[in-house]
Amino acid sequence: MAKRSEHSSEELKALILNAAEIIVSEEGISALNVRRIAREIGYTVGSIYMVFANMADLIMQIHARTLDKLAENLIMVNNDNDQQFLELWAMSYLSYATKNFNQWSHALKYNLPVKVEQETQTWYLTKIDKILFPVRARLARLKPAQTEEQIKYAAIALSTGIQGLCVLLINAQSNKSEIKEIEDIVTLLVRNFLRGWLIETNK
Amino acid sequence: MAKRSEHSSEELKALILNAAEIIVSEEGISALNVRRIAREIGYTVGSIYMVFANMADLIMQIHARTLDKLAENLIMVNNDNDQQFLELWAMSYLSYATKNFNQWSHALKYNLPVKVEQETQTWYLTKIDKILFPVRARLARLKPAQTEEQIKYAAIALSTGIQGLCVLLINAQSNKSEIKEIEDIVTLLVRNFLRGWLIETNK
DNA sequence: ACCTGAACACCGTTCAAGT
DNA sequence: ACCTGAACACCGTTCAAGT
Repeated sequence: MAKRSEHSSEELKALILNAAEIIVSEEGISALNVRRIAREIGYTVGSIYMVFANMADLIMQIHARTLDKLAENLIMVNNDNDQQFLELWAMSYLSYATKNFNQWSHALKYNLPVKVEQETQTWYLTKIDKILFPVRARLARLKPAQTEEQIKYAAIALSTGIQGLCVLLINAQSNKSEIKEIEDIVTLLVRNFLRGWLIETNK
Repeated sequence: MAKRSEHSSEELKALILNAAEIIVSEEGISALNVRRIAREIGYTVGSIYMVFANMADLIMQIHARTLDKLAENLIMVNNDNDQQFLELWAMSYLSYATKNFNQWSHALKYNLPVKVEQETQTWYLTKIDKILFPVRARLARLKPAQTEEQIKYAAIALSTGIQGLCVLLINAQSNKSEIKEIEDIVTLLVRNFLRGWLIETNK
C-alpha cells in the first residue's frame, strides 16, 4: 500500500497545504484535522508528520500563504493621490477579507499559538510588516514633518482599526447589512481619521 | 461518593463558572476542559452537564460575565466634555482588556460558535449594544444634525477601531512596547477620528 | 433527584513494522 | 527511504447504574 516516493517531499507538502486550505476555506478551521487531510490526499496520518512538525506548524504555513496572497492583492492598489490610495487600500483589504474570511480571520489574529518557535514569530511579523508598508509610506508622504515613530503609530492605529472593523462587519454581515454598508463604514473610519490626523497642528 | 444536593443547581452553576473563569484567566482558554473543571470543584464530569448544555454553552456564559463586568467598568467613566469622555472611555476599555486579556479577547471576538442558539445570539448582541451605548450617546450629542444611522456607523467605526487596536497592541506588548505607548496609539485613533468626524462639513 | 464514572466517538502524535 | 496504521493519551458527551 506504500507509495514509495510517488511524490517528492515538496510535492507532498504542497498537496497537504492545498487540501487543508480548501477544507478551511469551505468549512472553517474547526473542520480541519489530520485524519481528514490524510484521507483527502490519499495518504495516512503518519505521512503528514513527515513534512510538518505538528498541526500548529501546518496551520501557520496556511497563514503564511494567506498573508502572502493578501500582500499580492494589496500591491495592485495604485493611486497617485495618497488619501485616495489609502481608501482604496482599505477597500482592497476588505475585499480580500470578505472573499477569504475563513483563512484571513485566523491568519490576522496576531494571536500566535504559544507552541510556535521564535523563527516562526519572526517571519510572521515580517509578512505583516510587508502588508502594512504601503500604508506607512503614504502616511509619511502626507505628513513629512512627522518622525518615523509617529508614522508607525498612525499606521498601526489606522490599519488595525480597519482590521477590527472588517472582523466585526463581515461577521455581522449574515444578519442583513449589505456589502455596501460595510464599505461605507470602513471608508468613514479611514477618511475621518486621515482628516483629523492631517489637520492636527502640533503635538 | 455522591453529594446529594450539597449545592443547589444555581450554586453548582456558580461554582463551575468561577472555577472555569480562574482557569481561563490564569492559563488561557486552551487550558479549559470539563475534566479539569470537575476536578477543581470536586464533582465529576456528568454534573457539569446537569447545569450546562455543553462546553460551548459554558464558555458563552463566561463571556456573558465578562461583557457584564466590562460594562460595569465602563459605566464608571464620567466627564461632561464629550470628546474627553470618549478618550477616557477608550482608556477604560483598554485597561479592562489588558487586565482581563484571556477572557476579554475571546468574549469580544464577535465570532460566535455556530452551535449557539438564536436566543444566545440575541442576549450576546444586547450586551455588546449596552457596552457601546455611551459611545453612541456622546457622538449624537457632539453632532446633533446626524441621522441615527450615521451615529450608529460612527460608533461602530470608532469602537471596533479601538477594539482592533487593543487586540493587536496587547498581544504585541510582550515584545517591548510599554503600556504608555499603547495608550498613546489608542488615543491617537480616538482623537484624530473625532477631529476628522467633527470637522466634516457634509456628506 | 442528584450524581457517578465507565463507555463512546472523536482528537493529535508517535513509532515499530512493513515495503 | 518512504510510508503505514495500530497504539497512546487526550478530548467532549452520554447514560445506565448507584445512593
